[in-house]
Amino acid sequence: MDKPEIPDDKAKRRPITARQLARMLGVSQSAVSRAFTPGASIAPDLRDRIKQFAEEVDYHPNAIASMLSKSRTNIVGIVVSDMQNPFYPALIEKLSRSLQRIGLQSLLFNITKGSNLEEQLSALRRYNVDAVIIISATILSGQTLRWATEGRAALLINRVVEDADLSCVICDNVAGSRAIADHFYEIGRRRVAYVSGLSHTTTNRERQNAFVTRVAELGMVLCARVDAGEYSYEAGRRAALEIVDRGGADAIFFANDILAAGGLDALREEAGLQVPEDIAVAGFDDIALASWPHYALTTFRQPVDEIIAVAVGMIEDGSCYPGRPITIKRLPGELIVRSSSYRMSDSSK
Amino acid sequence: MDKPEIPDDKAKRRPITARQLARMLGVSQSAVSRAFTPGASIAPDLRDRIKQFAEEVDYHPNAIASMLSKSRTNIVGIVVSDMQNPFYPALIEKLSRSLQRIGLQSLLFNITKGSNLEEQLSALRRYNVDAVIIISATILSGQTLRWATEGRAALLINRVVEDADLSCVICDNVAGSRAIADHFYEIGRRRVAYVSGLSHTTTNRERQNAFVTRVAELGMVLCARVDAGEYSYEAGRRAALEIVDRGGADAIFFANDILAAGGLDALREEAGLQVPEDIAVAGFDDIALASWPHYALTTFRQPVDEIIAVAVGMIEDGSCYPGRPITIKRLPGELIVRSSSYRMSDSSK
DNA sequence: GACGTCATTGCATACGGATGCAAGACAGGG
DNA sequence: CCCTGTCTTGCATCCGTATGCAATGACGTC
Repeated sequence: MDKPEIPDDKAKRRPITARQLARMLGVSQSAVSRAFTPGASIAPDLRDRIKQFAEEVDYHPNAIASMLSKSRTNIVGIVVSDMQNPFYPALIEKLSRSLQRIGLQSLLFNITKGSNLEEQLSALRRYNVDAVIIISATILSGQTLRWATEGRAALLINRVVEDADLSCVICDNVAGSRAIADHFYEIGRRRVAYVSGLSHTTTNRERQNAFVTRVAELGMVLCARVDAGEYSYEAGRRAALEIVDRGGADAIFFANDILAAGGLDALREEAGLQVPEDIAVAGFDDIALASWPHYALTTFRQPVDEIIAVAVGMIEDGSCYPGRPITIKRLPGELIVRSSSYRMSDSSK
Repeated sequence: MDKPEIPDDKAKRRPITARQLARMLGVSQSAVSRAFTPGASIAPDLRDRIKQFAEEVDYHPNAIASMLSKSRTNIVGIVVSDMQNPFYPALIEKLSRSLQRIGLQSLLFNITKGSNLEEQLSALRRYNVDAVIIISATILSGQTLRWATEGRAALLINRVVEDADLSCVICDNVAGSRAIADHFYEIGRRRVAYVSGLSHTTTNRERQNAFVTRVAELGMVLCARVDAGEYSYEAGRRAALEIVDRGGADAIFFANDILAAGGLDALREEAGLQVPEDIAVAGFDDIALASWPHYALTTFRQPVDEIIAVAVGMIEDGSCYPGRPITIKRLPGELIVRSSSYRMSDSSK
């Protein structure tokens, strides 16, 4: 553990410090600090002189030292666990970009089911991140979450954890699932099925309950409800085949797009069914793949940009800092009808 | 910019420090520091006593302060730009996991084509990351790279930049592309086409040159070479249709799997061709989608785990620190034959 | 019993920048 | 010309941990 990982060759010269810069310029270190602090009390021409000279000698303020004295890191910890579903990488990418835009860096915490969470999350505390954004609450208990985020801004995206007193930003799963049910009804389907991913996640529970309820309200028959066990293509495939085996369904709502993709392929290529003629398929999320012509997946689009905007906004304005009342933002999504459920009767070109 | 982002409510009590802990325990702050430093000179029972008490009062060493005094952050900057291709999120996830396993955190730098790179990358220097792993060299010049990584360990994954004096770990694109060419030859194809993503990237150049060269060696005809302009499904789709328009090809090698997926769907569903009977398709990477039954994509599998292992190893043993001779590791991949190019003549079940 | 060795421990200071406070500079008003 | 208020600037200290060095004590040896 104590290898000479950093070779102390001649090449190991430290970067220039504010003090050195100050001495060279005949000013105080405070002046240098102020030159790089927006809004600090310093004469404009002095600031310019310092900044210009800094450029010449390639001085960059040391962020670590700044963190220490300001007790502010400008780092947001992003806790993720399930990167199989393309929805999350896409979300994370946009999120980190938005954070960067307001001067925040993203420190990735990739938690694994197997290993000990405490140890992984203790880094969250030691690194003194300003805020924590949890994108995967799948395997985190409210207690763990409370501990990990204690004393700092925290915020869940796309998950709700009841006993954790955390604010969250989430797509309106209920409206989405009801919209799918309504859509199935409108296109004449009456015998529907639901495929869940991980049945205990809040997203799944919300989607499932809302869908099942609406299906009943509309007088449709729920002829199958399959728990795929995970959010993957393969799981969707198996679930679809199981539903076909049981027979009778004329529409399937998959808890997310990646499941739906697997299901769709299985229905067409393994079960030999026509989609949407024999059976309609819908997913949730509207990931990139959903718009590919091959899938043309009817789905409920999560308002990713809005989710991110709201989340970043909450971090920026401090409304998710401890002590503030927690808020749960449910953002509306949009039903996207494609030919996996309903083929427009237009020219087939 | 100076909003009271961190509310200084009563809730804002600072966490306990090593000094406080020390005072409570009647020992010196050094002792506390040593208790948490593996290999430090301290009596085992004192260490235990301190650690136990620390647990009781919920003391966690402040990593920021530690970074400052050790000039070591245990943070690796990961520079990425193109997250459209699922290959990269998958890579990043595994990479960050591996880094975490040896106590390194991943700070994400998501660079965007449009905005000014200098500003984005200056964070790399200010944050004093111990090492930089660049997964996207697409839009970075050697000069920029040299500047951004100056004085710290740096390493390119899946890219080579000639004028940057950086070590890199990369899949053997040449062997891979030759293997694809050989495979096309073996299955009887003689009129092949190549589809590039971004033509100026080194991966593309390597793959293209190797493929074209091998095609010539084998006496096959290269009847089309299309630059798709980006690595996307849609680009692959367009490229495939263009090749069909020109006519004559009986096999297409796409520079990566996501292009191939788009191409494959277009060939089957828009051009009405049989794959692989009329035209064989191959990609590169072996992303998850390639193994989906619908695509069953013949591809050259990048040895992702090995790439990561080697990269992490180089960071761990310091062999990519400045001053060390740069090394270029080319790791062998594996040709994966699936039915997009060659259908096993087995029972169709 | 004296001395060398080694393991522990504390002291003091370094790491690089931020900031409260006071001093100096300067302008305007009386 | 003095007084007061505003703007700049430097000084000193702080942020929390790491670590070289010296001091202390324990132990073994001859």
